[in-house]
Amino acid sequence: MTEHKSRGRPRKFNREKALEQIKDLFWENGFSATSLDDIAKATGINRPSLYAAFGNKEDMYIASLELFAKSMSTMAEQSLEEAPDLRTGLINIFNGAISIYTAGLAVTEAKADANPGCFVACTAPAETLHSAAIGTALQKIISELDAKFAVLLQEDNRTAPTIPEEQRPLVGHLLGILLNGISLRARAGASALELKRIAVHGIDCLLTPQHP
Amino acid sequence: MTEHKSRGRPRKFNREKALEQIKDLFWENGFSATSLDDIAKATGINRPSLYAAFGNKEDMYIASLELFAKSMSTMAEQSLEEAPDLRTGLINIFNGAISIYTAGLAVTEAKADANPGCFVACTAPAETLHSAAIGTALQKIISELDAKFAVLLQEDNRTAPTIPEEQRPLVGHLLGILLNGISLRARAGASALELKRIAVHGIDCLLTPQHP
DNA sequence: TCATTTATGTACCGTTTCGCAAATTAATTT
DNA sequence: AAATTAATTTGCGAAACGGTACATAAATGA
Repeated sequence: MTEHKSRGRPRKFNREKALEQIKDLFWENGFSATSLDDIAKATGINRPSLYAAFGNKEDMYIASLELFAKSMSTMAEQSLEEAPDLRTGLINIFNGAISIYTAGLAVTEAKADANPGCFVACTAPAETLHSAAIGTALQKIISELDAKFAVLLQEDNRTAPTIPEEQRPLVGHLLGILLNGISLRARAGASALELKRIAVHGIDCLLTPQHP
Repeated sequence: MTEHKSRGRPRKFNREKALEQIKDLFWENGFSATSLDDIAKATGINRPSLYAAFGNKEDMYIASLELFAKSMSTMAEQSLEEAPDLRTGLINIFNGAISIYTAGLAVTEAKADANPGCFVACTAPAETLHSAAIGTALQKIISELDAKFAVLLQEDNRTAPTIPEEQRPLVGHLLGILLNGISLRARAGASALELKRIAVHGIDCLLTPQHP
């Protein structure tokens, strides 16, 4: 359905599909350990075409980060629609995330048993000190994650005893921290079942109001 | 004071000091983005001598991980000795960790303002899917961290209303997750003050018993 | 003194890295 | 059909990569 009124030679590959493959490659090996030759081989696109379509390696990586964050965000919104209250909504989000964190990556058959964890939290931090662009991208994605949790607490009118209003941003950060920490454990080998138990207990702790 | 009854030519450098420098380099740029030339230049040791003393690059990295984990562990034990109760002990540990996570790395003057975060949690996960040795090293360090928190909860007889016994391993995991998540936020640019506030609230949430 | 042992310094190996220049191919526009 | 526009292919290139051979230097043991 892609109408190409463009003048010259049409592109041989699907840009979105290629970016999806690139994201999976970076997800598996991180930024520095993934070469452009790896990407070219996996996508079937030569390096010059990759440069023309996506820019340099850093651009490809940051675009992959944002694609991943966006897909996780839509997954979270879908998890919320089905939930009757805040608690089960959060549990749905965490369960959905954990399922992704503990699913085999399609790109490499040999490592299908290893957990990929969160693409952002597990591969971006290593690069922040020598790539300012990746650093700001990470910062942005994380702050948006925390903010979304805080807004969720703010907007919730379904549960009777919610968290005190002044604590909500703080608890938003803590929910983001919980999610990132869980994703790290996933990449380190923890099972989905174990992580889901941990998530439920963590959510319950965070939703319990603190008196002082 | 190092008595060298060893036969051949004595070593020109201090092995522990060199490993400390190697650790700081890996801490800054991660495993893949740190070259042996970088290490040779920073330590003043030639590559053949590095290989003779530490093995290959992966060996150096894993030794650095373990050195870091050990130093964090001793820091934690010192933080506990000064604490009158469990809660302040945990707060001391987290404050000590946050101070390290938000301190400038000595090795590169130019990046003195950037936060290094946790060496293990911020650089090792990126490598786990293509280096099994790094994966198991990460797994071991994380499980030991969680277990230490769980033992801490188990052994604590100072506080009156503690956590139910069957929940203690779970809360141990959650404390480890909290610490790792905080270190990620540090590397992403969060301030020490902000993180310490988050840590206190997180600890209070986790120390509040859950009824079901 | 001389053999032995260990560390160091230089120099190099083959491979891989990112990025690009030039030529080719395939489409649209006139 | 000719001109134009854009994507692909090939292949280059200079640098960096991890790792090692080899000769030299500095200690000990006999």
